[in-house]
Amino acid sequence: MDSDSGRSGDGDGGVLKEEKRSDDETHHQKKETIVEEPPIASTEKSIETRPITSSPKNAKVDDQLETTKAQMGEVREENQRLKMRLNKIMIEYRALEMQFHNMVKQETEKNNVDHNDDNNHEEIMVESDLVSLSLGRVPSNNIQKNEEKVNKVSKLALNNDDGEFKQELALGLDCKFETSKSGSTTDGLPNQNSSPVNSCEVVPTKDEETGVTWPPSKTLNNDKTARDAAEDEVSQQTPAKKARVCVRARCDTPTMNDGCQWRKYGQKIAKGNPCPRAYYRCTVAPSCPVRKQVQRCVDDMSILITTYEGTHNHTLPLSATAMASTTSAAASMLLSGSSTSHSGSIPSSQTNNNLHGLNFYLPDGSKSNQLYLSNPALSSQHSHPTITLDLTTNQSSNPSSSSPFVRFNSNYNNNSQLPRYPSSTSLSFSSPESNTMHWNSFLNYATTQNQQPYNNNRNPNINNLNTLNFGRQQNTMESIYQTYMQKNNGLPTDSTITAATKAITADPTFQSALAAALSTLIGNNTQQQGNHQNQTVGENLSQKMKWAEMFPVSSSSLPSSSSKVIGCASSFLNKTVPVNSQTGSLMSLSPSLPFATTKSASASPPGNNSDNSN
DNA sequence: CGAGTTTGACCCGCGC
DNA sequence: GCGCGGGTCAAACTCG
Repeated sequence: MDSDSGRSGDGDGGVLKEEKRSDDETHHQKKETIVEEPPIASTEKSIETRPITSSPKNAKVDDQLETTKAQMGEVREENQRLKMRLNKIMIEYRALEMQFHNMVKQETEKNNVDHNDDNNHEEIMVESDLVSLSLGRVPSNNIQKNEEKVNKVSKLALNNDDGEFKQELALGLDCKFETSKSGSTTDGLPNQNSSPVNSCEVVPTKDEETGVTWPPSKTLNNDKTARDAAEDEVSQQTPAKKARVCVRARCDTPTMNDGCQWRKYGQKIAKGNPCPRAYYRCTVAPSCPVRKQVQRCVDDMSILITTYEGTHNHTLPLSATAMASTTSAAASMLLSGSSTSHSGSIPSSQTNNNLHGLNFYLPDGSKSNQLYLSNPALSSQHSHPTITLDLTTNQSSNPSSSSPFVRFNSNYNNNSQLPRYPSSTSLSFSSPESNTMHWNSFLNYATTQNQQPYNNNRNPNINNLNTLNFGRQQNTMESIYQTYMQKNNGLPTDSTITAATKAITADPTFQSALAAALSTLIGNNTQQQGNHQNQTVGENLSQKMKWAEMFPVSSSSLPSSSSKVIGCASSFLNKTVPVNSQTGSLMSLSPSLPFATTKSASASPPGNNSDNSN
């Protein structure tokens, strides 16, 4: 598996380190750029000192000089910004550290006082929570070890000035939590040990997700019916608590055409929604465990909510691979991302930075507490970790200027204090402050990168393009930082959420999916460009290097040739890539295909492709 | 006639 | 323990 290959080597810690490294590299590169530029500048200056002639050649040189100067200035500014950011991160990190220590202290005291004897289980849970704030991977059956881990983590954090490390810690939180839970419920999972560095060695998560290490004896019920046995069989491929990928899209047709064949096996009127919920089962393969639920949004009947559950255990039609890989990757990311969720106290400025320019926000800031996400396995059996891809925003109102942005909602119902259907913890590829660059815009940019330079835009953020901004402008970071500082004063802010989103999006699977989506476009574009490819090799290489920076894990999967891309492409891009349907990993590249109904009406009624164009 | 849909019944987990 | 609600089953029905 892609994600495993990326994770198993280093674990999340490794990933984060890699991320950090890439960050540092980015920083370093900028410095290098600065270092490298003076000679150029000096050369230009030497040219400048020459008598200016009116020849076109000199005019060209002058233009170059001006351009170079401007670029130098931009790079210097960027360097200054990075320095400022680093300082802020340091400050934020220290504040967080203090908060964390206080929390640990308070909770420990509280537990010692309130839960001496009779609430051992609860104590363990609380400890798990606490430990989850430090690092995952330590079985909860040893609280002392957990506390040691906390201390260890704290020390590690103390020894690391980079706020990224804080993020690393955070990324390991729920993984640990999950492991603890798993250990408590299943007497330990065989794979739960991992290298100490791998804060997000999500093997337990992965095992849960794939069900590989869940022998039937470990399932809850002993009285197995044939149906249960089937469920067990299913559980061999899907997690005990299957992750769900919810796709919200405006769709006039009863179902969304995702290219797969579905058979409706039930319909139910769900409470609170007059629209019936339809249950579909994948019929491509008889034993395919994938199911989906289709329901209209109660608030907006034009929005079709399609929830996918499970992973296909068969090869998919080309038209279905995009959605399948997207959902698979999203689900995989979600479960592994559950291990990356954290207390959400990550400096927001990092978000801007470490999300590789991705901009995320949570519409429901009031629910930021949900970012204390823990293992979905802790949740009730009916609660499923859900990731929502929201394709509805700004789609219908202004199609010309808007494009669907992808919102990731991560639902964890494990918190008993939360409502049964808590508002989602949402991640969105869009900035509320600036819609300057939407998802499609970015993708368009990505696809056009090989065609033409973005020289029409002198915006540093774009000129420096390799820093790809998803609808975020530079100054936004400042405001978020301020909000974060407010949080440090006790007020939860969006920075909490963005921090968690960072953790999730830092997950290699997510990155893989994202990179796949992007590289799919690039790949397709490259294919389409054909002859232009050779002309833009340098650009491609440069871009790929940047991709590698931006998606450290997935970038390793990025092929050297644009003709192959990762298969986790989003279906919403109308690009399909054959994938191993179970892993969502790339197998080969196929021409882009729109979602095509294979035959069954259940697959989707004709005209559903409008979903994608919405 | 086979595949898919409809729909009431049933199962199961959760909260009170 | 009971009711509620989500999810699934399966017989009846529809359609090509």
